[in-house]
Amino acid sequence: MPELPEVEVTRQSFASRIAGARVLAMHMGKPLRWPLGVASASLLGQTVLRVRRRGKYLLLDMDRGVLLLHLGMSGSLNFAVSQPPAGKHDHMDLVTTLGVLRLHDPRRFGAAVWSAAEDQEPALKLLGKLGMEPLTDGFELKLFQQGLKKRSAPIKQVLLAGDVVVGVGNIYASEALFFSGIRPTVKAHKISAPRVAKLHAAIRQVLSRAVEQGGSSLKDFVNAEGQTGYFQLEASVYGRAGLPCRSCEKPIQHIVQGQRSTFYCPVCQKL
DNA sequence: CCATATACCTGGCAGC
DNA sequence: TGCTGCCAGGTATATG
Repeated sequence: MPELPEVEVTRQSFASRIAGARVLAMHMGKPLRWPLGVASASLLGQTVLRVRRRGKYLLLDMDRGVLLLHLGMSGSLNFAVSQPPAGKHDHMDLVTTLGVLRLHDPRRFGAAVWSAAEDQEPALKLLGKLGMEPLTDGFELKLFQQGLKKRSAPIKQVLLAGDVVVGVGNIYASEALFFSGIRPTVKAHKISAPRVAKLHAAIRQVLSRAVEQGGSSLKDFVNAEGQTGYFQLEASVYGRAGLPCRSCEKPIQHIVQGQRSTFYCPVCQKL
């Protein structure tokens, strides 16, 4: 379900409400992508200090470690004072003094993983190779240029890989490349400096706008308050194969790169 | 080191 | 109505 904006909107929707909560119980359902890694009982009595985000991971800082949550392709979180009985696709309940944080994830590509510290295993393995955060000052143009210079893979796939910049998923990759006029198939290191600058700005703009709009792109996105119905940001190219480009009217093209769908305008995205 | 393919799992939808 | 095949927001891991 989520690219960076959806994860960030989810974080914002419950971070302040869960802060200070003490864990009363932890229930795990069907297996997720990885096991929790500790007995769920070991979380009892710990306090949720705050909720951060790194890439598409959410980090719940607690007294004796950090609980990493990932929403995979189909996950969503809900935080409420009480929850109805767990349904078929509810695979984690973190019961606290302030409410129950529930992970709903039909495809179970998501995960809840305990780590004693962010710089120890297993957190280190999951977070250690992540690229720059696109919505922070650390996302410097110069560093972005250096990152792309080392890569000969198509730019679309380099963006998705997440080791140069995090958070750009399959939808926003196509969108950002459209706004910067770059063809998704171009090798990353062959993009001119001015184009890289455009892409850098486009990534920030597309992601931050989506965050402002409450997590735009996904049909069935809900934040942790259960609010849906945002969905205001219309895609420029994603999912629009054959439809007229919003800028030049020519039909949007659909191709497959690394087993993922890519959409672009053959006229507006020359190189 | 880098690029690419594979695997994980379920549900929705188009087509017959 | 029901079946089949294809598609879907991610990413660690294996393979070349």
